[in-house]
Amino acid sequence: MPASDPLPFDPIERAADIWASKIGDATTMAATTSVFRVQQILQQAVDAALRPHELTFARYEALVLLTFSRHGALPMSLMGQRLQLHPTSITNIVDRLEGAALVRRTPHPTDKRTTLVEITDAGRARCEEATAAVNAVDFGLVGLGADEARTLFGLLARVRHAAGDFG
Amino acid sequence: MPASDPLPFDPIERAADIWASKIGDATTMAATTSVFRVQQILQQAVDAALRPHELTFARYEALVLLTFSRHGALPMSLMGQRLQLHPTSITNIVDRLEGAALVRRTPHPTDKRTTLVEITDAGRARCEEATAAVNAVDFGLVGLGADEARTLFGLLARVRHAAGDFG
DNA sequence: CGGATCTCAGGTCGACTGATATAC
DNA sequence: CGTATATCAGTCGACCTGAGATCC
Repeated sequence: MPASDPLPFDPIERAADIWASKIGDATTMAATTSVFRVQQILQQAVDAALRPHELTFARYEALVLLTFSRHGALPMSLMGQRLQLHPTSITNIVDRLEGAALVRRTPHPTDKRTTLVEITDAGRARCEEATAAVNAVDFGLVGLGADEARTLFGLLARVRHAAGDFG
Repeated sequence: MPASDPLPFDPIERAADIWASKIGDATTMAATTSVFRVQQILQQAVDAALRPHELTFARYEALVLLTFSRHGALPMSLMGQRLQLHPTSITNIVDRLEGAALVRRTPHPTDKRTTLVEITDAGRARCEEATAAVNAVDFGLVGLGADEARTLFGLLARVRHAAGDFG
């Protein structure tokens, strides 16, 4: 296992202490670095849970979005907006999902520019399995109670809003 | 700019609402998804601020770590522990920094297995420029006051601790 | 010897740029 | 016409696996 032994101290807190003594206020730096590290922790946990189901988190999110839609089908551009992904990333993700027969491309009935992505029965089944898997590990979010998780969501929502994600 | 217009609603909150009505408690899912999205926002902001200085955030972090060390030099393995990076990632990062003459590899005086990474004068200068740049954009962490940023750090520290990052 | 340290080859993944065909 | 949609080609950064050389 390349997962090295845990440090006896918090490396981010230590960096923040030195930063505060040499540069100035370290609050923002510590928070940002923590987001990066926690993202990595969560990503690894979620990807590990999804690997047996041959899904990455990005592809899983796309599947979930489709199951949430009224007719199990959405235009690619709309998926890009909701998942906040680059158009070429959507193309790539749909390519992989279609290759696994979890999704199929169908023409849009009226607008011939757009292609609809429709989830298949196999896609719905895979999505259910995958949801059970990520729920079983609590999306990797360990150490927080429900209230704390809600607080975390609220704080991050403020950042997303201020950054212009939604209005 | 491929940065699409902001949605009129919070896409994560909407997904959480549907999740709650179809699957169950959505607290963890919403928090985890938010971490992913905010990480992306911060990464883009920080990388944009560092691009004129020809640094990525990972390489910048490595530089900062070296300036914080007593003699401006650290073993690669220790850098890996502190920055929580894979050995091959350290090799890659040091390769790039060394290619830009911001860092140099030197042999360890007693242990011939380990190689020390020493920051150069150019590296120190570049690090100062870069620090000014990321500070100028507050590391991309918009929308939060100092108290809120501290709360965020505290919550994320609990996750990192529970995940075994430090003890 | 076992274990640590570093490197290389090769692969995956997502993000991006730039260009293109097609359709509104 | 200009705009929108999706795709393709190619680059990049970060991460990982597996293998190997070197040294403690």
